[in-house]
Amino acid sequence: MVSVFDVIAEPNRRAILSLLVSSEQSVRQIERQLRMPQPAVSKHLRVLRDAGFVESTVDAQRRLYRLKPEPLQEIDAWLAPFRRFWSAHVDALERHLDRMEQSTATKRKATRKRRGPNRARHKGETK
Amino acid sequence: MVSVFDVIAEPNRRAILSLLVSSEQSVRQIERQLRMPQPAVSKHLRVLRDAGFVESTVDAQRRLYRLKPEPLQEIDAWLAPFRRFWSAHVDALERHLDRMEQSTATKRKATRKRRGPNRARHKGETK
DNA sequence: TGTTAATATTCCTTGACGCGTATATACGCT
DNA sequence: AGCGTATATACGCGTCAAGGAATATTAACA
Repeated sequence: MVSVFDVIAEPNRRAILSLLVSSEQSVRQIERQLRMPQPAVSKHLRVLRDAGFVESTVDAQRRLYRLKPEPLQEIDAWLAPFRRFWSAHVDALERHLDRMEQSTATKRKATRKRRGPNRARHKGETK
Repeated sequence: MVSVFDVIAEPNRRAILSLLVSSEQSVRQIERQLRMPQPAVSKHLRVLRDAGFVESTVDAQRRLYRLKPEPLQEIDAWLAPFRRFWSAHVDALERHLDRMEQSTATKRKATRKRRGPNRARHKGETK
């Protein structure tokens, strides 16, 4: 398992993380809430712990697992540039929609071709 | 390919997305900047488009690919509860660190056991 | 029309990962 | 000591996706 993104690609692991966001849980508790075989839970927790998403505390025979923020923050950080991108494009989208509702005659998506905005500044553009 | 998380699990796809955040790009441009064989680029773009991460515009023989915000926003939305979690724990961490620097004698992490906070309210805790 | 450039698609192989089953380890309790 | 419970690990299997190489498609242009 190489990156934090691989770790959260697995649906069951995301489910486990979502469970832990409320409070720490034992393996058994996770097992029951997610209706998942115990070895599966343990294995996913192993992956999560190796990647730093969770840490465990020994409580008798139980292990209590709790969230650690760092890897999720890493993902959050990766998203940052894109967040800037889409907030910068909300108004552009609005302008686009404005233009659309006055030229509704064009078929667009049907033929999946030529879709106007912000292309005019390119160099060649043959044809 | 099932979820947006699977899509961004692939490093090359993340690289492509990061490229597109600045401006739209042709396949060739992506191919050169990422030093990646052309079929690979096309295949990853196919996955990205099917998942709604990008859309393409035909420009002569070229196809210009650009970002679409929705899937990334979906990921951002999934992160929201965790963001609340870790911001709620920043101050708890600070208190924790305060406690640490006045009891630096204990070895803690070395034996990977019994690690204090918010456990006192549990029932058994035998030993 | 033939050629070249840009992009997409297909086929094959390989490796990784998740799952299920079985087993191991550790602890508490009687 | 023996048993039950909680958790972890090992092993074999099936699947699926990424990579590489070859080929197909489309458009421009001479």
